Amino acid sequence: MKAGNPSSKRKPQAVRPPGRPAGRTLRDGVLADRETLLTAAERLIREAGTGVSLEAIATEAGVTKPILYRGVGDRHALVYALAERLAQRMAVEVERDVAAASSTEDALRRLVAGYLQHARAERNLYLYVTAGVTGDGQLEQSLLLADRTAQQFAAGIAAFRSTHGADPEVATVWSFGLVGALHYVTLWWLREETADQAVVTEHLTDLLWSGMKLEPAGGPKAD
Amino acid sequence: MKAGNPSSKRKPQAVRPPGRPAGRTLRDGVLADRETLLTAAERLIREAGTGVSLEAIATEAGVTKPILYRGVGDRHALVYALAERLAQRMAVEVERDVAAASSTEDALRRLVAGYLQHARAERNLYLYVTAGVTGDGQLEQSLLLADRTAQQFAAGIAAFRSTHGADPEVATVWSFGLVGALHYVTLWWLREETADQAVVTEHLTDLLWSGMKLEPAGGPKAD
DNA sequence: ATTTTTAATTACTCATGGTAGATTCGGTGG
DNA sequence: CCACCGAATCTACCATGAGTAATTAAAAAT
Repeated sequence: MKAGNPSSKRKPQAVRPPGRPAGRTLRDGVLADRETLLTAAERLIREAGTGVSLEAIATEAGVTKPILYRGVGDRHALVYALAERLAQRMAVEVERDVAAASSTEDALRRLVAGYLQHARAERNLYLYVTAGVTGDGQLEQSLLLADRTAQQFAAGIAAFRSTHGADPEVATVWSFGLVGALHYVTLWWLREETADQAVVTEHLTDLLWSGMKLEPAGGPKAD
Repeated sequence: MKAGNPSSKRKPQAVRPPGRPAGRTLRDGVLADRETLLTAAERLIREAGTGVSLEAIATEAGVTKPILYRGVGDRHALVYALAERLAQRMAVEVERDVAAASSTEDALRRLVAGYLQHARAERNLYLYVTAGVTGDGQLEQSLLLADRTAQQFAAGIAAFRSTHGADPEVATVWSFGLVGALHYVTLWWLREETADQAVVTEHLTDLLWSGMKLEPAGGPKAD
């Protein structure tokens, strides 16, 4: 049509292949919704590891970078969104297991086991999300998954401890401590392929439950 | 040894005079030893934050990038070296406090308090070192400081628990759990400027000592 | 049918990690 | 004494990736 005359083009040096049209093609932003983009990101990270670029993610989603940016924001926002989704899924699955617990200690054990299990199942995604971002928002980033997870614990712990007269801030501290312990043991466990999950679960549960107390009520059961 | 003479710091100019030299000038790799480079890196990170580039670090040290690479290796190696130094310093200071403890629980409390204290004093450096590196060596990186710190705990815990017949792997798991809890609570505390260090210390100590046990020996002491 | 608006692609800028090639200095042999 | 060679260093470059403009085509409006 009218675009056949490039004489007034301002970029004469940029020659693009004749068969490759620039600009708007089909696919009118219909399947570029946030959910689709995030799902594609998860898919690629799962199979290609944590080193994927935003461009690669966009390509995986069948879109280009600006579309990805419009849909989910910058890298920080992407990691945040993925963290929320992963935390949500983990929470649902873990809570289902925890619901069947026979005691509070058993609930903790199921929580630990479920966390380890899910982290390994989603290894790459878990690492991608917890890796954080080096830079300014780093502090925020590191606490991203922790915040999300800790909120859930906080409510439980607060309720759990409310009958004992503890001040509410203890719930927050304990939540982050719990998440940190879980996370670091998980990282170690993901690295050490040899350690048995059941044993690790038992030890970590033991730590969190009875602490370093010299004389636990029932004696140390880890052996 | 470190007859450091940083007063004669030399900044590379962007433009060089016509007959004037690229290539070798004076300074025959004498003050570009590893220690000097690492110290300069620490200095810059402390004052400029965690977002400093390797080029900036090299400039701070009065050298150029290749010299920095020859001295300490790539970014990964730099972070690793800084982590070791920081962990070493923290360990020394904390252990001095712990040595004066009146009981095992008091030792743990002093450990927690010292960790928090030092982390805040070295805030930027602590964040830089614990941030890790996104990419392939990510898992290694995340566990960097943890490894270093956990080894020290492991020995103590192993000895501590050996009289109770626990298997040795429990020491490792507990170490990483302990470090993870410390780290995440520290991150949270560094973000929340409001929380009082003494209170946080008490809560975290409480968690690690008596765990989530329903009935701690003396009731909750967080008041 | 022509113009305007919208939305997508391309292509760029900028910053940074890492490296190679150019360049000079200091010693050593002729 | 002079030239050359090895060693060490600086400049300049490459590669990659985040983020954003400039460009272009399709769809809606007139």
